[in-house]
Amino acid sequence: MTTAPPPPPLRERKKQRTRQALIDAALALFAARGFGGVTLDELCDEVEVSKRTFFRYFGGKEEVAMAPLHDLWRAFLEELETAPADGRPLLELMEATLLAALDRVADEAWAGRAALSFRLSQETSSMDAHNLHFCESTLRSVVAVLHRRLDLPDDPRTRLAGDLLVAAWRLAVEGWAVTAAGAPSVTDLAARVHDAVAALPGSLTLTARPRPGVTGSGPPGKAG
Amino acid sequence: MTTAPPPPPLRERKKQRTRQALIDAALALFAARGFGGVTLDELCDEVEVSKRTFFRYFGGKEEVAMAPLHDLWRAFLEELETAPADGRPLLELMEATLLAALDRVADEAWAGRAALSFRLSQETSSMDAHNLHFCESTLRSVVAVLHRRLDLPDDPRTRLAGDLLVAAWRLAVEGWAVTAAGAPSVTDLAARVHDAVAALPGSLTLTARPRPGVTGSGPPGKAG
DNA sequence: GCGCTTACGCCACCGAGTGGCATAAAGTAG
DNA sequence: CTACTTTATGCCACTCGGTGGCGTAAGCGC
Repeated sequence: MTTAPPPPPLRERKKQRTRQALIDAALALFAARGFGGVTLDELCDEVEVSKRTFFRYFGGKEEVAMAPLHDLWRAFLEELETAPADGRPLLELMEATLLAALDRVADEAWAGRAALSFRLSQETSSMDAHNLHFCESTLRSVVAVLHRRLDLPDDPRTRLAGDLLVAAWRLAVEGWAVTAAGAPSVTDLAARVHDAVAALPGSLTLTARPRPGVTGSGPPGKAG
Repeated sequence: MTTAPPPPPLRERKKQRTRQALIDAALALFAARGFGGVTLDELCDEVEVSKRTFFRYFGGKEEVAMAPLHDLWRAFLEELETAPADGRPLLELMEATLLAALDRVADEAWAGRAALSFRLSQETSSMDAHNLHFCESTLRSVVAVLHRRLDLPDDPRTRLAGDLLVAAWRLAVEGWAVTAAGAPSVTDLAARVHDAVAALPGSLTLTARPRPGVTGSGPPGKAG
């Protein structure tokens, strides 16, 4: 019987509550006064937790602010373990898996937090750097899983495909986080991810003629 | 007579010497004891410069270590201003421009420093994060220049193409920095960049069958 | 030589992040 | 309910990256 509601070691609940409290408080404070305008001491004071404890939950100031995005990628990695691997192109597989992960972890509250996280990361270089690094390092695990589950050649195209997904993801979220300032919708985000991935082939072959009359450098005088 | 060697404001020379001394000392120290094993005070002491002065040259500890790579991208941006923009695909244009920038800034000494920088960044998350962020932020300028000089649509494919280039670049340097530990050759790097860009289309369509016998979840029990 | 600008050094300070140790709370056995 | 173990937390002191302010010396034009 799975009816026995798994008694999550009462202890563990407090930890998760503390963790979530830190995330929520951090996002609220950062949104109000900016990432750099809030000290860890303030944040810890708000949640009534010692700074020492904060660092037992998060690796740094940036990490707590990026937690929602991190959770999604963790889910992505999990989904990847069980994703059906028929003969689809890798990129398609990864897109579908990402969408599945999104569907699993993303409720309405998540959407709000995630959009806020991303907006914050756009105005805070250390957060953006942290985020990029996290994606890239997660990508390593992704490639590892892929190689374990699939019969892939050793060439670097697998890794490249992962970078493509990350690029599309970032593009999608960037648009989403802006427009979704008021009411971020997970459905909208999913659609944007799909569109961004679909735009990838076109970006490879995109060709443009030089602007009429503009041959070299110099002020372009506001493209008409 | 252009033989009059342009007297660079004697003042400026000292600045550039100090800057380069900081870079060289930093790379040497980091290579010897690791990024985290060297304090700024030590570095400044080595170059006989005050810590205050260090921060007038570099934005942080990571920046001095990534200087060689940064210089290349700065050159890339400059080259992009005058790059011939015939009807080639964007990606091809960017690749050629990157190669041109490489040819301009990269001498033998640069190759050694750059390879060291990149190797360092691979074992130091804060450096890698910084590097990624720098690429991404440079990419913004690249897209801006492209839109100014070329008649490009407003859709996000331009940006995507830039991300593709960055992905290929990172892949190329990654391989190069490892093998070129002893004798990093610029020619080799250029070839790797070309190969990586050439591999992009294939990564889009890369397809793989599931591993024979591995169908879904469950501990793979050490695939053997 | 004499001012003017510019870069530098010094010092004091803030805030992020870490290690060590004592302690209180959760869980376990009697 | 008590006693004992485990583990998360709090507190404290400390290191180090990074910044602001101000005095001063080194270019540099006159």
